[in-house]
Amino acid sequence: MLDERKLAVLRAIVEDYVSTNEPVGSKALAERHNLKVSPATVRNDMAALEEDGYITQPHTSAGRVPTDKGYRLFVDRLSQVKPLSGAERRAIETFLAGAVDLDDVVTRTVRLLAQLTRQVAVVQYPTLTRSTVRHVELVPLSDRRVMLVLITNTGRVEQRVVELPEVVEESRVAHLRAVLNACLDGCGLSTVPELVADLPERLAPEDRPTAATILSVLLETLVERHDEKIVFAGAANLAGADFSVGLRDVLEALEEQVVLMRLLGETSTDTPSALTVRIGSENPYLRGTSVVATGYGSGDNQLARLGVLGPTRMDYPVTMGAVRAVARYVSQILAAS
Amino acid sequence: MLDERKLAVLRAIVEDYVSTNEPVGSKALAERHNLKVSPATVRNDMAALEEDGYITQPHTSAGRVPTDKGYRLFVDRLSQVKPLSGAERRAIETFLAGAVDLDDVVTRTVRLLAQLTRQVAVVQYPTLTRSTVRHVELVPLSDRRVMLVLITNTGRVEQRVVELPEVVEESRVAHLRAVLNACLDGCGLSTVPELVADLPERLAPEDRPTAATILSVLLETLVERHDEKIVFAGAANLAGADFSVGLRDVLEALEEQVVLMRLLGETSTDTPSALTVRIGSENPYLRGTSVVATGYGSGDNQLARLGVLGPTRMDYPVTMGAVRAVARYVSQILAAS
DNA sequence: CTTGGCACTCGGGAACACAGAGTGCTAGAC
DNA sequence: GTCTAGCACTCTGTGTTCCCGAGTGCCAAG
Repeated sequence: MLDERKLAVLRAIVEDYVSTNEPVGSKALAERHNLKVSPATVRNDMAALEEDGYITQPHTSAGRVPTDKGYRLFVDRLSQVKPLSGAERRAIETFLAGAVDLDDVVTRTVRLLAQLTRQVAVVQYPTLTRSTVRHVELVPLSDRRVMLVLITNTGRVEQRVVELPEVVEESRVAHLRAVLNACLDGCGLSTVPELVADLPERLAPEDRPTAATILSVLLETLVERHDEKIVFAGAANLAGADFSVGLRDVLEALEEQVVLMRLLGETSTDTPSALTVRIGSENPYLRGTSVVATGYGSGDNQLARLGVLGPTRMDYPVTMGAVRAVARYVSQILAAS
Repeated sequence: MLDERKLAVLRAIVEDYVSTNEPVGSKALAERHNLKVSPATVRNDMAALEEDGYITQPHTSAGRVPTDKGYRLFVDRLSQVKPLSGAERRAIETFLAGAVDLDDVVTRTVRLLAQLTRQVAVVQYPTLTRSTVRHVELVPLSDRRVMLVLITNTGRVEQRVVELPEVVEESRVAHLRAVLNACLDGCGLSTVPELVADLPERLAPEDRPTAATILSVLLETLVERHDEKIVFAGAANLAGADFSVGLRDVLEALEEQVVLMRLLGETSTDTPSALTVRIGSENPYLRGTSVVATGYGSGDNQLARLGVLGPTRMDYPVTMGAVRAVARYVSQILAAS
């Protein structure tokens, strides 16, 4: 059904359309790509491709435009991920190397990715799941409030103010802190809930309500902040692009953490570093846009996801190359720190 | 030159134009606002106003549109800040009261302001200047790296990884931490530089290089992070609006901290809670947009700025009311915590 | 100073024609 | 059977023209 030449035609259509943003006709196609066949033959192939739903024409007597299905075939079988140039790689490396802490790594990454792809970049903060507790700090703010600070080995810091059920002296806070650190230091975050389960019982009765309050906030922090924080950059790149969905909807989605999270999608557990590409209507949350994403993180410490969002009409090979490269470099940086 | 009626005409033009987004003509004006004069008279006034540069006409034989100068006069002399409705106030209060930490306060504030004004909201993080040190923590990450965590009384947490010039044992880190806390606890952030100036000399010689490194990072943190962090929300509200400058430029400015900072402007030291309004070309950094901003923070603890950015054609009284109200509520919340 | 009247200007929409790109189809060539 | 050339057809987008109406500026009278 789809012989070699028809695939070549589809590839040519996608490439031309992506670069010119205009429906591509049979004549131009036969000329620009040396297909060694006449426009008429190309037209026949086009008719077949349209029959199968890979391309479509905006109106009778206009050129053809790839459908989502067409892009899908292109991405799966007709294109190769395009590696970055040496200059680009060096730029990435030096730019990311300058980061001073986790926040900075994430901020730099998302900006970098936006600039490289000229799309909107989205980066999820590394989750706490695989991290371990480096230190727990309790800082008295007033006699009924303490600040709980949780520092992990990945350099992440979580903070929460805890309202205490009763007035607590500083010495008792210090005691609790010591107990907490003795109990949790170096332990994986995922094991924290079980580790603290029986903690109140091991304390003096008068400390239990306070301890319980603090622990509940601690657990809340672990669960809620788990993998919620997501940042984006490069919204300015949306200005030129045209989506089938309104620009307003895209901007709204970007500011909605939950939607962003869904857009990035789940990391497949078996091949976490594989590139995920969702094209147009394949994406149930924001149609008319495409998302190229991947997991990142060091080795067995698969942490989070990053990617870019753009119009369906996107240069997939280049974008995929950039996303993959950035993910690798960030993973390296994180592994080193 | 500008008698009472001419001012009334200008006010009417601004109000009509803001609500309809269409150049307003003499006839419609004389009807809608009961000016008790004929269109011809209004025309004469309009001619005078145009002569003085308060209004202009897009083309011959079209209605008039306010100029930046016209909006300025309107804001300064012809309008009253419009207070929020009771329902809106209650909504603000409950929404802000749910915040769990400083990050959360800022995030909620910026979203709230964006929603209330239907513009882009911009909020600067409270600066550290007036804050005091609550606690300094040094957490060993490896034998040549420690994490420096600075906790302030406003609930802000700054963290930085410090690369040490030599291998340092944990006990020495603990010692340094104790010294640092003894020295800085409760002190104003602005006094930190002088307080630590002679600190290395008071330590054992072998501790001095390490201490110097850590202190330099600490000072860097204070200076660099001083008042740089700015967040925005409501970019989706830009979708409908039309700026004389391109949408792309606005989005780019929003992602550039430095530009945002300049847009918000300086807090005037004598009346920090005054509303600042910059209209169109008055704003050297991003022409074609208006900014309504104010300082916020509790009492003598004037901390930072917040505001909104929108098209020059903006409902100034309502926007000013919202900005002022939100600033007050946030100040309250911050004072209470 | 205000008002009614009047001639004038100009933008924007409707109607129209037209060139050009692109298509589908069919008949002939390889 | 597959490819090619030719041809008639169908659109969109663009340029032109025309006209309506909103709005103006000016003038003379109240």
